[in-house]
Amino acid sequence: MARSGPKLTRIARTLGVSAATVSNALSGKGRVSAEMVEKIRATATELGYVPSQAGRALRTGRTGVLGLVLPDIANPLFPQIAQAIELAASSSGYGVLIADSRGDVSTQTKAIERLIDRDVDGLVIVPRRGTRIADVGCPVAVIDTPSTPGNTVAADHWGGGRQIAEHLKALGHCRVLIIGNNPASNVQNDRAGGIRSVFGEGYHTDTLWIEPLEKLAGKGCPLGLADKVAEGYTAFACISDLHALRALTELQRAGINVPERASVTGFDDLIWSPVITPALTTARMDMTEIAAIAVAALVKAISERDPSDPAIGAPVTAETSKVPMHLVIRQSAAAPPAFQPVHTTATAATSVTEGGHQP
Amino acid sequence: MARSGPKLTRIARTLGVSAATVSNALSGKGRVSAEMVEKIRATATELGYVPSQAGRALRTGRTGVLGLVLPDIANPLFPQIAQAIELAASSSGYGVLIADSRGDVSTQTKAIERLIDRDVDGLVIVPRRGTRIADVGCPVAVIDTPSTPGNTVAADHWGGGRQIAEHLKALGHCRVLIIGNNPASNVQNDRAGGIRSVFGEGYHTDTLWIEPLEKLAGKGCPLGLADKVAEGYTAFACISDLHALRALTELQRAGINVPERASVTGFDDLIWSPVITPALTTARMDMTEIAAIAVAALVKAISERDPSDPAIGAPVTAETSKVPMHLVIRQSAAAPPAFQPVHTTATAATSVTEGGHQP
DNA sequence: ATCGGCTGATTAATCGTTTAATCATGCGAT
DNA sequence: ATCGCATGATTAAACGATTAATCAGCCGAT
Repeated sequence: MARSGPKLTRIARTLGVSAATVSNALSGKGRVSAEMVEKIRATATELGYVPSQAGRALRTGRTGVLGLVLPDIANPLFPQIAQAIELAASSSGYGVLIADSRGDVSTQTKAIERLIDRDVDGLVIVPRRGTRIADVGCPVAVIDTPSTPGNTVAADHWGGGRQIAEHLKALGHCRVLIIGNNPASNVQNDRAGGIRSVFGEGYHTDTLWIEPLEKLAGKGCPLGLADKVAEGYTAFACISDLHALRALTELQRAGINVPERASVTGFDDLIWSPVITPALTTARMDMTEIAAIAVAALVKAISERDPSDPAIGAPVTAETSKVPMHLVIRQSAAAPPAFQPVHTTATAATSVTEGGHQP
Repeated sequence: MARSGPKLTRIARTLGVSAATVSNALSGKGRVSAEMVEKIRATATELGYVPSQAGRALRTGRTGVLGLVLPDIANPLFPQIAQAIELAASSSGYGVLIADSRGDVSTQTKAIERLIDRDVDGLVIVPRRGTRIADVGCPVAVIDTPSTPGNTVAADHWGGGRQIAEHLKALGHCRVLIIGNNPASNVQNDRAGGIRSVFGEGYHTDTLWIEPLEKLAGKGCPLGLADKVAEGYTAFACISDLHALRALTELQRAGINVPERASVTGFDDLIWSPVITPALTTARMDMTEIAAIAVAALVKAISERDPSDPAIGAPVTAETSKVPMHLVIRQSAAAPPAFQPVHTTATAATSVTEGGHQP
């Protein structure tokens, strides 16, 4: 845009020095006397000097912009992620360019290309369900899950699953149903795996994947949770707060009180989780931390990189690649009903009290 | 970034012409013979030429980047907005730089400055609760609500309110409680106003603002909706699906079936609305349309602008500034109970019916 | 034959910053 | 006195695209 502000030469002229000296003083690179540096700094701030990114970019080959690729932008986590990344990036002096790829893989590739064409210095990618990131021409930070090869940094989803499960176990639950969306997602698998790993001998878990179910029964179909309660399940450990919400409302609608008759837990601490009734017990990622690590790794890779090299785009690595999740205990999970159904078949179905439910 | 691709001069050298000719041919500006244009186009695509934004920006003063400012980034609408703006912008050849301002007004100002410093060509701002946008140095498109002075384009929130209200009225509701967050928001006020305008003589509406209530009773406090039902309210028209969700779960938890005993409606058709039970009846904005108009207006203003002028930043205007909302009818709103409770105290709590409900 | 006008291309300057190379100067050591 | 050296600053060349100004032909008209 029309840089209304003063340029380097303006400052130089004001002080009667050369532009190079000003540049050196401001960047602290060349040899400039301390007093000169002081004077230049002063007039620079006084005049409100802001360096032209365009000029700098042209010369250095660095734009100071990172690209953020969220393949599944409808994801309710998006605000959290975008906010965290933007904060981390701007703290490091970077801007964030977003690209959307409406779930589609080919659109994702095109979106990435658009960012590359805009000369981003690096890319933060939250891949869609185990998508392998093609070799792009710049450093890439991948935020997926620690078990994914090529992952840069992510929440400890497995550990989060364990925390949720430990909580449910301590409350006395023995039969828990895990509810996820799609087993092809690494994140979802890790969360589910973490949960399962806690319930060993004498416990029972099963997993309900929504997407395959909806393929048959249609979008937004009932999950049949009242039947599951009748079968003796006392807890529903959902892989995302979105599923938890779906489960919770379905149970409530069927007249099954949460958490008295059935417990529900989620993941991610999404926006609505604290304000619904009962408020959701969930496991939260430390997005701020994750974003900070991802951006730091990216910035390091960028600064170490020779701007004119053959440009390989392997994912960057960070010192810490696994950030613990935090258990947020609210009201949606409690001890199971005192009269605990046997671990066998469904005779408990009779005890379904009032409340309409249609399969 | 290291532009690995070929530069203008590379193409020029390949064809034995000057760089200027190549530039002219590609932009269609100077005088170049038709056949030359053809040849240049061909080799350009063949070599995979992508112009350097930095070089172009430096010369033209245009970066081809728009800034998107979402003052309340935690807003669950964010994905919709960001997606729509990004789509519209990239269709016009623009990139989208995001800036967050965690609700804080001073942070918002700083965020805008950061974008300006990065030489964005224009700004799309979804202002926080009636914030007045200070004069920035570039064209600005404001997406708020049609009644706000300086608004560029927005959904017809008032009209959306009317649609919701007409729907409830047609179903037979006479006493409806409007639930909003904060009356300082122009959007919320318009939605509420639209609803009220439909219920005239013989009807009753009241409004519950959550934020003031939470100031007293704490975050996530109960809204006391069971009492409202006892008072004879049969419908809860929420200003956002987030509030609708809160209302719905609170009612369900109190054993009040939705929609048999009380109807609940929302706004925005947020991610969870179709999948909860009962699915939410709501009014949706046409974000794609709104974004398209906003970006088009911005692009027009940018192209008409002299990049070196004194740069005033008054909001741009569009031909259409009001985009109709769409009513999405699902299951959360139905006819009120036949036996309408008297407008007095709470004895109705006993008459919990039972049984399924099929629309 | 010369000039004017048109076409299609080239030259060269410019945007603002960085940075390698160069230069002037003063000072201590031989 | 001179050489070497460190210091503090300047020069000038890039980066890649755009664009005003210029130029070489060529054709038709005076």
